[in-house]
This record gives sequence, C-alpha cells and structure tokens, in this order.
Amino acid sequence: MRSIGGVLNGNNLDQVRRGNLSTVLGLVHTNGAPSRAWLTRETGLNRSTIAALVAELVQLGLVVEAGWDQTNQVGRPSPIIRASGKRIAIAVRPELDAIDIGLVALDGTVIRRVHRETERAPTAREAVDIAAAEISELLGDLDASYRPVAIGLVVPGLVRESDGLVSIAPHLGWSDEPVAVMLQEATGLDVYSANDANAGAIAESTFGAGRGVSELIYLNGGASGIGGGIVIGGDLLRGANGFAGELGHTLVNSAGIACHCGSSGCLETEVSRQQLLEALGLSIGDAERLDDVLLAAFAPGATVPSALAELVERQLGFLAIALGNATNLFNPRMIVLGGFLGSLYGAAPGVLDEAIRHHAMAATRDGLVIQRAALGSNILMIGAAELAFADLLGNPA
Amino acid sequence: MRSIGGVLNGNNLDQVRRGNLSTVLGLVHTNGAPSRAWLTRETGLNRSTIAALVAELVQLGLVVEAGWDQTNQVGRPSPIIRASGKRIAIAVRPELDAIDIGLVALDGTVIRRVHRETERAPTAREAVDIAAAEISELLGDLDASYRPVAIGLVVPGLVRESDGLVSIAPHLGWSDEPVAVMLQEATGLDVYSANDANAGAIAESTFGAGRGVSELIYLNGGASGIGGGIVIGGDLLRGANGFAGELGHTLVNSAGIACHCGSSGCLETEVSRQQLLEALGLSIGDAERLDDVLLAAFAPGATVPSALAELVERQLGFLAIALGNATNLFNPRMIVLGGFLGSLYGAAPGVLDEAIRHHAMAATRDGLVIQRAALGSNILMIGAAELAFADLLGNPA
DNA sequence: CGGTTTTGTTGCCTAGAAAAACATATCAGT
DNA sequence: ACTGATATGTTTTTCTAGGCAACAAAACCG
Repeated sequence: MRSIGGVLNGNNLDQVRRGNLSTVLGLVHTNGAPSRAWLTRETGLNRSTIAALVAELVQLGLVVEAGWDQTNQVGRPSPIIRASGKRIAIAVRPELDAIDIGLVALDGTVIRRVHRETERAPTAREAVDIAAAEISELLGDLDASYRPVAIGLVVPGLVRESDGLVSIAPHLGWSDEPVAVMLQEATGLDVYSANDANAGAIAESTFGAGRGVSELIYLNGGASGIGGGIVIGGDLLRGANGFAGELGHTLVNSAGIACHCGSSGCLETEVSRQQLLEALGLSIGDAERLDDVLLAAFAPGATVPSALAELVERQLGFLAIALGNATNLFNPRMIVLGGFLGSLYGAAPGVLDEAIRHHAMAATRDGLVIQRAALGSNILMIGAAELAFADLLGNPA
Repeated sequence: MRSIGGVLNGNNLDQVRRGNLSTVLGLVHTNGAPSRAWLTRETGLNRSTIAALVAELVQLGLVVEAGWDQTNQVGRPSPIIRASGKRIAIAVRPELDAIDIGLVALDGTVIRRVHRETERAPTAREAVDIAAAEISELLGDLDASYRPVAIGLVVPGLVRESDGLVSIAPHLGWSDEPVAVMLQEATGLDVYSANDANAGAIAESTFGAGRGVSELIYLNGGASGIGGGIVIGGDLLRGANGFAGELGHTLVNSAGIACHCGSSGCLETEVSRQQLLEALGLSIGDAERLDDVLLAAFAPGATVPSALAELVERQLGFLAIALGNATNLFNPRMIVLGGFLGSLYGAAPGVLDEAIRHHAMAATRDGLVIQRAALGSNILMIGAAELAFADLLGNPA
C-alpha cells in the first residue's frame, strides 16, 4: 500500500478550497505584502477566484487589504494584501541561563521580546512556569484585538514530533520531559515543539539565506554543540519520529574523543566553540564577540597566528567531512551555516570549499552554494513562530 | 517565495480529477487486485465517485474489471479491479558483462526477460544499440493489444534527473554519457533513467521488505560497490539534481584507503564483496553462491574461522558507522539491506544491531527495523518498470 | 424464503473554479 | 485635458466533479 504517511487519498472539493486558502495565505505570509494581481499570476488561479479567496481570508481576520500597488504601471492598481498583525504566535526558547519569550505577528513583526535570565539551567518545570507567567503578562498587556494562535517551543535537544516530548536535551539536563504538554496545560494554548536547529532551518529556508531554495541543509554551531536541520522539497525533514537532522553526530574522526551521545569522533566533539574561544583568548562571556574577533584575525593583510590558523583549518576539515557526507546523501542546492560555524566559514571560506571538493563527489556537489545564515539573533523567534503558525497556514478555515 | 519545486499552487478541479485518477490507479497498481469497495474505503471517496473514476480508467485501457470479490461476506459482491496486463514498461539495465532487458506489465507480471551477454563492459553506444535491437524484437513478438508506455533505464552510476545524463558510472567506464537521450532517439520511446540503488529503493519500498514504510533507507552491496536509495514520505529522495542517496561514500575510516570518488575511507572502499569472496575462498564467478556459503559458515553450531569472523565483524562495524550516521540524519523507520550487505547482515545480525546502537543516538534509532531485501533478482526489473510507469501513474489521463 | 447487509446504479444537488462581459483606474501621447 | 491602451477589479453565468439519497441487486443468515 503506497500509503503516504498514512493520510493519503481522495481529494474532494473541500480540500481544493482549503488548499487554495492555504496557498494564498502562505504566499502572503512569506512574501510580505503582495498584490492581488501578483497572487493571481503566482497561483495560476483566476482573478475572480483570488478575489473570493482573499475575501474569505479577510473575513477570517487573517489578512487585510491595505493600499494599492505603487508600481507606476498602466492598468488599474491592484490592492496590496498584508497578513494580519493581530494574529500572534508565542515563541518560547529555554536556554542554558535564560528563557526567551517573544510575540510574533503573522505579518512577521516581533511585537514583544523578553529575556528572562535564570541562575542556572532551568528544569522543565521551572521553564514552563516562567514561560507561562511571562506569557500571561505579555498577553495581558495587549488589547483585545490581538489573538494568540499557538505557542512555538524551540528546545536545544531531541524533540519527538508526535507529542513534543523532549527525549533528551543534554545541555539543559532534561530527558524524557513532556514539556509541550506541560506548557499546554499551564497556558491553555496549543504548543508546537521542535529542535532548535530544525526551527532554524525552517526560518532560514523561509525568510533567510535559503529563501526559495527547496533543498538545503542548515547547520548551526552554538554553545551547546552542533545541530542541523534539513529541508527537502521546501519542507523540513522530520523522519519517522521527528528526530531527523542530527548532523552534529556524524563520524568525522575515527580516532576522535568520546561524545555524550555514546559514539566517538562526532562532528560535535571535534569541532566546538570552546576551542575557538580559547584560541582567540576569549572567555565564554565574550562569546558574542567571537565572530568579530575571528574575522578580524583573518582579515586580508592580517597575520594569522599559526596555532589559530591550524585550528581553523582542522575544524573546517572536520566540518567538510560531515558536509561532504551529507552532500553525497542529499545532493542539496545550498548549505547554510549559522552560529560559530558561520564565523569559521567566514574566516576562511576557500578552505571549506576546497575540503568539500575533496569529500563530496563531483556530481552531488555540482551547483552547491554555501552561505552564512542571514537571520542573526531573531532566527529562533522566527522559527518558533513558524512552528506555531504552521497549522493555521495549512488550514486557514 | 515558498515556491515548492517551482510548480506550486492553485488547485483547480482538473487537478482534483487528475489526482483522484492517479490515486486510484496507484492503489490498483500497488495492491494487485483490490475491489471497488476497498478503494472506496481506502480513499474516503464516495461510491459513485469511485465508480466514475474506475470507469474512466477502464476507458483509458489502464485497468479492467474482472470477477468479483470472493470473501464470503454479506452484501452485494464488489468487482475486482486489475491493472492492465497490456500496458508495458521496458526495463533496461546495462551491467559489467551483459545487458538485461525485460517487459513488465502494469499489473506486475514480467512478460519477457532477456540477458544479452557482452564480451566486456559495453560502451554507452553499444549498450544503446543492443538494447534498441532487443526491444524492437521483443515488442515485435507481441500482438497489437500490447502497448509500451516507456523505458525505465537503470544504471550503476550517477544519473542526472533532469535529462538522464550518466554523470559517471565508474565500473562501466562511462562518464557524461547522455544515455537516456540516445536510447530515446534509437527507440522513439520515452526513457526514464535512474541510479540502480535508487530504483532498488523504489522497488523495495513499493513491493518489497519496505512495503508501506514511508521513511526508509535501502543499501545495496554489489560487485561494483555500494549504492543507496532513500525514501522519504513514500517518495524517493532525489535532491537538487537527482544524485542523492550516495551512502557508499560516507566516511567510515579516517585512516582508510583512497576511493575512486577522490576521497578516502569511504564505506565502499572499506567494505567490499571482493574481500568476502577471498575470505570464503570463492572466485568472482562463484559470487552468486556467496550468500549460501556465508550463511552456512555462520549457521548455528558451525565453527567460524577466526579470520572470517574478524572480517565480517570489521565490515559490519564500518557498515554500522555509515548506517548510524544516516540514522541520525534521517531517523528512518526501516533499513533494507540488499546484495552482499544482506548476506553480511544475515550472517551476524546481532553484531550489526549492536554496532548501530553504539553509533546512532537512542532517539533516532528508536523503533528502527533492519531487514534484508525481499525482492531478489527481480528487484531492478521492478524498479526500472516503476520508473517507466511513474508519469502514467501520476497523470493517467 | 424473507430479512439483513453491503454495494452498485442513477439522478439530483452543491461547491467552487473558470470564463466572459462589464466597470474602473492608471499611463501615454497628443 | 482628452483619448486610447492596458491591466485589473467586479459581477454574472457556466461547467465540472464530487457528495448524497433513493433505489436496485446480490450475497449471507436464520
């Protein structure tokens, strides 16, 4: 049985309408403020159909018609469609020493953003309680025209897709914590949960460096290790249980050191931010200066200390092994590097390009583009919001 | 722009009809001979709609209504729908010392199969000429009621999706050969081309060990190396250019030997059939006995020579590294092993299972099933036929 | 043999997209 | 400013395809 994910089958007419509403809302959400005429061209649907679909979305409070196309072209101007600024997603992101919470509207504006520091890594219970309290306060400040849609919860760890169970988040010390359910119970809002790098991959492929690229690999280097997210056909690769994308645990060194995952020589153990900070003489507190300092050290004309050059070259070599393997497996159009991996690449792009030439087959890397991530510090807010909006975007009615 | 593969968008009624025809034909093709009532349940469509869809498919000559459900249940019997035995795909498969050609009907029956030996590896030109001559003869033998749909060409090498160019087929000595175009010109038939392991993955996931499994990895060990195919959401992973799935070129040994791909320590160089044949005292001509001999050597109660035991254990160890990496990346539901990799696994399944436990994270391998391939020697005929039928199944009208 | 159950068959209904005709708003050229 | 060309919104009509309900048919059961 070619049961596609178990949910195959008969299209009926309802699904046509639902699909078209979803397509239009998605285009509006992703493209900022297109005109009705643009939507007509882009979807291939009839003018009158687009008019009806937009009218229904306006009725649902999901979009507004605001102003007219200012393109100075002949012909009657077409109204601009904007996603509602009143439907909001709540982004929640527990970190090692803080919890980030933000409100993001369907039109992409970040309405509020708070950073609640904690003395130590919060337990799941503490994270949920702090988030719930903060959410309650943030929503209380808004007038009644704003409506929360859902919560997007982004966790630095492995998250099961079916129920949002955090299987393991080594750096927070969590294991088998039903955080999504706990947060749902504490707030009464639906919670959509995912791994942080997966959320980052969604964000970069929808709004960032990978905009419009349907086959890409996103790899992020953070304080707590290396995480990956893979986009195929424009959708995040989730795998059987939602744990896909763990590129940080690719073997890159047979003689490597033990990894917390139980294996050894993983990319995550061989390439770490800590080594870079030490080589640059920076403390953990200075981590946010890493990019500037590293790029300055490798600026044209600068003399790079040999120990630093060696470290960077070695780390890029290991990175190239993991990316080469992944390129042979996925044949991606683009690789997007975030966090300190982006800094590493920025320092010596030629080194990585050349090493990948060695480790990936000529055919699978043909046309491959490597880029640094484009979204900066907002990436996880945006990714979390996309998680929260996904159901609404898929079925607006 | 969330342009999904560039072909997004508006569903209109035509697409609903096309999709439903495709769904029904696909279910009939994949499930042998279902009843109309079963199709109704499976698709969720209305009885009358299924009746109309089936009638149209009958009209198109793609299915026949033949006999009635013999299930001895209450109620009016439902007619059985069979795929046509007259619409045929032509499977072509160049090998090191032969060219295999087969005719496979839409109902799955293999109508003809010929094995044309060659003195040496054929050039692309030779392969095309032999195949074209053989196809002409095979089709000439059939009466006019048979209609060829297309040719499915399966090549042991990297095949570009857009135009079927064989980028490289190291063991045939081909590079940048437009074989699909050549075969199209020689026969006048459409040619759909793919890598052999990719075709194997399609076959095993549609009709073999992975039937109904929508997230699986297929890995095949042959005389000419190790090839892989990855199925995600029920569809073959193709990547940006169609080269995805090259699991044979995953790094498994940092101190490994050079690979023809330009890298070193690849799975394909560290694990080869040749080593196994030598350890078992078999010649290349005896390769087909490998499975029997190896399994006999490891049969319960047998004493395994230590050199052989070590080799098998080492090879399974390397295999586990590649599969562990892939498991962390894809979080598959199943891994299917074909060719000598299936034999290796059959000899000592516990060794591989244990090694994968070590190399894949607990979450990503949760619920993972490892199986030997089920389709045997017909796998590439079936895979090639699926390639040829894919367009028809996607758009029957 | 009549009752029950399941499914095929037929005719009607409705949702929704396309198409066509008309209206409107802009630009370009005089 | 006026006129024509162009693009797009608006309204009405048409058509397609799937759902639904009523009826017919073919099996099993007691």
